[in-house]
Amino acid sequence: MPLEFRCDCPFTSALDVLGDKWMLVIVKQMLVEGKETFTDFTESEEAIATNILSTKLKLLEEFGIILKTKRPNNKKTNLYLLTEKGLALTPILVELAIWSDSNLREVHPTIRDGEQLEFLRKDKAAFTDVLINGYREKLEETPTK
Amino acid sequence: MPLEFRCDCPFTSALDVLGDKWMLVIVKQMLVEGKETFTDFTESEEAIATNILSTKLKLLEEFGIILKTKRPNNKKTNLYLLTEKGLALTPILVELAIWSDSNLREVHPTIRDGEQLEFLRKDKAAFTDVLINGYREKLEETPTK
DNA sequence: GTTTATTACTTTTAAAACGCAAGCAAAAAA
DNA sequence: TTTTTTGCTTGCGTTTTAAAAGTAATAAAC
Repeated sequence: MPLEFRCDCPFTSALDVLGDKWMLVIVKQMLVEGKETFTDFTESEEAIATNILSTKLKLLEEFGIILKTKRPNNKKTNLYLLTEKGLALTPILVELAIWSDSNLREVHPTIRDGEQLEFLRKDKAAFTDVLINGYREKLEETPTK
Repeated sequence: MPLEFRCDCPFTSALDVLGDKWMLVIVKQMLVEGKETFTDFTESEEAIATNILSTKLKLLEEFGIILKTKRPNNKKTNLYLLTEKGLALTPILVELAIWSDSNLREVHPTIRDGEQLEFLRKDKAAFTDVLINGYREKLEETPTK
């Protein structure tokens, strides 16, 4: 099913792809939490339903944001990995977290705080780099078929 | 209706509020296109339905992202204006546009290009500042009830 | 070979989005 | 002052999307 773009606006077009409850959450789980298999995702605290997970993984793959592969020694478990196009979403995720941190605590007091957030507040660019480079290293250490 | 947050993750919580087809599009229309009345929004190229617009404006107001007011001399037309919390969304919108610009053109060739995008590519921080300061000036020139 | 776990798809049910049109109050026009 | 237009808001029926649960396929373990 070919996605329909609402118009030619770059802002809106990004939201045509990413503007829903799950797409960026899945990317976050891969980038920040190191999730990479189907069950990894189903065990997340966000508790995504398996059918929706299936659909969204397919969509992400279609857009070239993730890549579906396997480990050389395991023919069963699929591996889902971020592509460069997916890694390029990091700044968006970072800005979302910053906005939450400073604007959502009054309506959501139990929102997480700690070392990571402190680092993010102190040096956004470094935080972004750590995420991206950390993931790139992981990719190099991951043999795929 | 009180919004349910899925969990305590700052990334996910931002998406609980903003992760849908419309919330950030409406903010963009205000920030980038200067829209401020109900009919302004309905006349947008994204063509939002009136009932959804009504719902989303109410939601945005509930979260303190926008503010609903009137001009002193007009009791009919509502004015919708971004608050500081809303203006703080600018970096997110900017990152979305950057990602579109460099990752969406292959699947969406007619995506807009031009002076604005060139400026954005050249100096992201300056682009962001222009948007925010431009909107702040407009606010000062706008007398409200 | 049989069992079990993992992954993915399908079906069913519920919620949200949408298009359309009616309703209402304020403002502008006649 | 009456009428018409403007600016929203609301309600209803349809379509789309999400959630829950159950089914199928595959491969690993026994």
